[in-house]
Amino acid sequence: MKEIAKAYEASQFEDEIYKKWEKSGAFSGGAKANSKKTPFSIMMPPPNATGTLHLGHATMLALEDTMIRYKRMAGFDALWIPGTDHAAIATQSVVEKKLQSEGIKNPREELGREKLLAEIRKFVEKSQGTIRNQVKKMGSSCDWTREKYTFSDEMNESVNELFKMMYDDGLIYRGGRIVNWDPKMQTTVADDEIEYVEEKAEFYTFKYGPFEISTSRPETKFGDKYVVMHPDDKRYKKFKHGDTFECEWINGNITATIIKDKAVDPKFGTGVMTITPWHDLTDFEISQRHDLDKEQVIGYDGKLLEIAGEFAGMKISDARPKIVAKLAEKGLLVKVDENYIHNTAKSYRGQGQIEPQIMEQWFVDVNKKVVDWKGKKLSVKEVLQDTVKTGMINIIPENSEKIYFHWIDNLRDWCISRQIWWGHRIPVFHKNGEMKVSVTSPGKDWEQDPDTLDTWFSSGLWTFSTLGWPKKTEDLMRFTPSDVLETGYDILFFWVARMILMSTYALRKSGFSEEKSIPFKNVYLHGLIRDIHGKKMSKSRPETCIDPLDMIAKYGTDAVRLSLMIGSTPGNDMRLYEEKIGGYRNFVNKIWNGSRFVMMNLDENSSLDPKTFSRADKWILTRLNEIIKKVTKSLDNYQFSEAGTTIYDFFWGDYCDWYVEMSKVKKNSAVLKHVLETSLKLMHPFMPFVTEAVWADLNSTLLITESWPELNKKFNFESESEELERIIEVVTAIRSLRAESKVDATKKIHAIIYAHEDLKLVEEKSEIIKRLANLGELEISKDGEKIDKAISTFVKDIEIYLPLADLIDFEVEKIRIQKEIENLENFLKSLQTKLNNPGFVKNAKPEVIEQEENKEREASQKIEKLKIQLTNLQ
RNA sequence: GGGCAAUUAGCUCAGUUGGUUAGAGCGCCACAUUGACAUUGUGGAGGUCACAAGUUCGAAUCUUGUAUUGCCCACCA
Repeated sequence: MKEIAKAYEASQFEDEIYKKWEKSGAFSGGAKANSKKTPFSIMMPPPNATGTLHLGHATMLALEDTMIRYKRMAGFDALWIPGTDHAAIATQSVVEKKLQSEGIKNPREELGREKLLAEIRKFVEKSQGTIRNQVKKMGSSCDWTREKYTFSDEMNESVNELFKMMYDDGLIYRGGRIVNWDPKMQTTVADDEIEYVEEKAEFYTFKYGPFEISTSRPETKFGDKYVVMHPDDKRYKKFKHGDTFECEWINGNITATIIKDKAVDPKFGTGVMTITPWHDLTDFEISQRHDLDKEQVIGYDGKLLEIAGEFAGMKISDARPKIVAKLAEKGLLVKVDENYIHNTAKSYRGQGQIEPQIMEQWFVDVNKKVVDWKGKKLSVKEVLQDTVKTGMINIIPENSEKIYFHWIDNLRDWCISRQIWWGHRIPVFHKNGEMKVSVTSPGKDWEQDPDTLDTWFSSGLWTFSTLGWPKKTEDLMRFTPSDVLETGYDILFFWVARMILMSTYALRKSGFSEEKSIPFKNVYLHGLIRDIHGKKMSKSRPETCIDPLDMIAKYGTDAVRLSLMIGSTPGNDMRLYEEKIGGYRNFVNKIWNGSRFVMMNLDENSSLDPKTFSRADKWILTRLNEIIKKVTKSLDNYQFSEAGTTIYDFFWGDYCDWYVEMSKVKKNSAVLKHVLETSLKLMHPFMPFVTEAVWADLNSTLLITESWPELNKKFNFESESEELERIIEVVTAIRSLRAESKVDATKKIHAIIYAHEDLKLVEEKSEIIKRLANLGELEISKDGEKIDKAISTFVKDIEIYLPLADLIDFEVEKIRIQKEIENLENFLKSLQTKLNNPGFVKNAKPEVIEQEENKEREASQKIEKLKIQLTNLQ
């Protein structure tokens, strides 16, 4: 006989159970050939191979594992492909910092490309192992035999292949454009990867010929020789477009040209500005429109160039005050506003100050119509819109779709080249000014472009490259499109939209139908996890951070999973705090202890025979059917919080607190076991470890491969349970009465109910009552006599309340019926109004009208019935 | 400036087609506890469902407006 632990120690079970699952092959969905089951697949959003698992990952893993386990039990070939992401900029930045802390001041110069890449590779390999273990810690039932990495050789092949396809289609082009240059990381940064930080800065107004112009960036103004104003601005009517004038400027005289352009806001400042096309997007666009000269002022290293004259070679921060001083000396400084608030652009990754620059970069043209889509040629932008608009892809929560469309409307060409080393190298080769795009190197004397691709370019292929594309593998044919993409709403644009773009383009090109070329059918966006004050958890404030691994060590994986899923609805942020996890740990323990108790009370001879069912048995079985229905429906509708709460309430409130307690008086072992087993199945997707641990003591099979419970029609005893519900109502009334009269006798209320209903049926019970009534006073002082504990407690209450119960019963029933009649009559009235409305009759579908008529009939029948009941009572 | 949301008990949050008396967990108060479980049980207090108007027999739920909070996008020299 095993020693029975008082509490469930998660750490003693979890690793062992995970190994058992892995060994059983349960994770490899659809691995069997010729499977007739319906496929269900999820590609895990790959965590960065840089660090450790955070709460965002934990949430994602918990939700996806719940879906996968549910579908697996429900008879699908459930495939969940795990992987890691090389996260180009983030990883290189981390490793460079690490090397710097080890004394290598400038890793890129000192080590060179190959050696630095080797360092990064070494680092990634190590942290991949860490991530893998942490994913396992969460209980993730993903198929490790199909694990993928965004920077593997196969992935590289897929990326190169796609690049070439897009290039050949003219979708990828090279051009000089304003890009967001990060002088710190020496690379470009995508628009989406920029954060604007509000800063107080000095805002200068200078004299510029006959005008006054304002700027917060005097250091860019050296080359400014165009002065721009709105064409309709009356103040400057006398100046004509194209007019020139001489004026004194920073380094001597210049010739300025007047340009009229609508981009200027006449209400801002003086309504006049000078432009710096090389370092500002708006200015660049103006200069493109009027075909103006563009001059570089700031170098890629963030220092001023020759054009700055005496200031050349200086850093911006050093040069700015000196330039202002010089202009002031010349009498050109009009005023300084020191409280000017403006937004400065910072890199989302490295927090470096962004300096717009014109550079030759690679772009994806989002407006070129090259995709064969439903009989037309569409641009990738149009396909992005169509997939969601037509419901081919369903985004949860629904309102995210609006955000998605809004983003697409503002979408510009996507700059895909990056000047860092860690990442997929652009498959472009150069030889003596010649250029060739090729999947593999065209020859020894060809040199590959030094730039790499934006990490989202390769991540965009994730859903189909993980299945083997461009090879038409069995997996690709079977599992595309995947069923759900589950991720945080913060990367809807970064990633989700790009996957749709890449997948539809690549798979249409490979001959897949429109329906088969989308990356996924559903997108489920979870919210961000915040701390108890609703603040974002950030690494810079470690006290706000909750480490999922610490929590797992302390409370167990199941508790962590539940606390991340319950109370979280799609698209909404959720606050997490340790007490919440502790609460769910208590639930895990409740399952363990409840199950222990049931196991100790099992009777092997008992069988599930409706003839032996007491009312309590019928009630719990009916309830169980309701719960199966509700949990299944919630899971099918991605309502994980709802499903989790439902089963939590049922197991703790109905099963443990009511039914198991009742069974201490009178038990049906078979029902006890049946309900426990079914509950374990229902709970398994949410809390796989504890349910599997308990299951192991009940059965020799593995719970993970058991099938999902179905409704058992034989166990629907609604008419009987209705009666029981009524008794519960009576007892509720007793409770409130007891509170009023302050009778100081509390006992488990379910015992009363049980006795109450059974007293009418079982004569032996009244024997017991009599016996105890003979004792006279039933009030027993705390240190009083010892009487038979097995019966005394509940009988005491019954003795006191039973006479009252009948009275209350009568009154409660009367009020209840009256109220119900009233409600039904109102309901009926509203139905009749609706049915008499000619507009409704004319426009509604016939089946809707029929439905309403049925409702009407049912309601009036019920009213009749209730009225008879009421008369009988009076 | 444009857009998206949120506002329900002291705290954190559910509440999906409008329907009996608005729920849970935590916290608080009282009581119980030789029990499978103090990681427990029972009961209680605590809500003008942000505010206002409207639709309806009936509104936390639908409409409009107001307030507050949060987020996203764009960005002006």
